[in-house]
Amino acid sequence: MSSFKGSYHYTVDSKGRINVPAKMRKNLSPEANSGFVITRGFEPCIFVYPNDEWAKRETEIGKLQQTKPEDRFFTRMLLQYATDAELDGQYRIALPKELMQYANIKGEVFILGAYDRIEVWAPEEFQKYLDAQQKDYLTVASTVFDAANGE
Amino acid sequence: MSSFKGSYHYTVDSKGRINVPAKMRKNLSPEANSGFVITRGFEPCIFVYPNDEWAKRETEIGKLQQTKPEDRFFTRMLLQYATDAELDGQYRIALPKELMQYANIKGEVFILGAYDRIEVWAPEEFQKYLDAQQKDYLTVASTVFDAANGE
DNA sequence: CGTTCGGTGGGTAAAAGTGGGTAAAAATCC
DNA sequence: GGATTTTTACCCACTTTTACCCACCGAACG
Repeated sequence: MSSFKGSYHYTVDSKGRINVPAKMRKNLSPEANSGFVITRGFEPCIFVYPNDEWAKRETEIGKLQQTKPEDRFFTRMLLQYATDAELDGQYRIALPKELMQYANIKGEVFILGAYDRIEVWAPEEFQKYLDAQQKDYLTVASTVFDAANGE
Repeated sequence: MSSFKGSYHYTVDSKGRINVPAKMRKNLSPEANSGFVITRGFEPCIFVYPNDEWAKRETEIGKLQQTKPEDRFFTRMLLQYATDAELDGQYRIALPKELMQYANIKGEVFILGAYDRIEVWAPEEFQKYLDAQQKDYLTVASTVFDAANGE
């Protein structure tokens, strides 16, 4: 099971490629087999799922009730923009142009490990996202860490 | 289960490495396997969790529902600053540059055993922290010990 | 008084991140 | 359908960072 963590400031080259951080590569399950599914994030960012994690998302989608409007919306958001991608010889993946546009990504990216997926943000967009939040690191961390100690 | 205690005044070398105190190494669980997760502290300091302790936090993160905006925010906050680290042949770990900056660590560190984690402070920052506390040690201690005695 | 252990320093080979040329493949256009 | 352009994939090259190794010194210990 992959569990991605950490954040990195990397560059996007002229061909729209980004390096997958070495530490994240080490967390890939062997069954993911260096294959990914890239799709649109819920926020203005790009989600990158290794194949094995994506398989779980598809299972979840299968359980949704397609008669419900919100379930149909969720399904479309995830599937409409989904594309397969593979690492090249230098451990990079190419980001689809439409998604780069959607996420407002130009020359630099903020790569974020988010448990079951890797997120790719334009640095400014991530900052905007943070600014829009009411809670800060201390609040969030306290809640979850207390739970880890059985409280 | 690891239980770290004690405090040490050590140096950070030019490559950003610190020695993990020998007494703390002896307290490591075998299942931690000399692996750590380094992350941001609540105060301006660095938290170092052995793998087995970090796993508890990660279990809590796994319970979050990634379809909920707030849970996604929690996930991002908690994982953004976390990175894996391993002891080198001399029982040292490398501190990430960003966290050193956050904790204001230059050439020397104050290493503190804090039960389930190891804390790394800039000596001046720890002093500042102490000075800023309204309650003195005796007040805190009596509160905690009284609670432990069920009063 | 030699030997081990714990802390510190640093050289060097390997890995990681970045850039770009070129040929195959795909899409587009007479 | 065939030619042209665009896109994609694969390869090679360079620079920086990291990891691994060896080495030193002082303190503790037998």
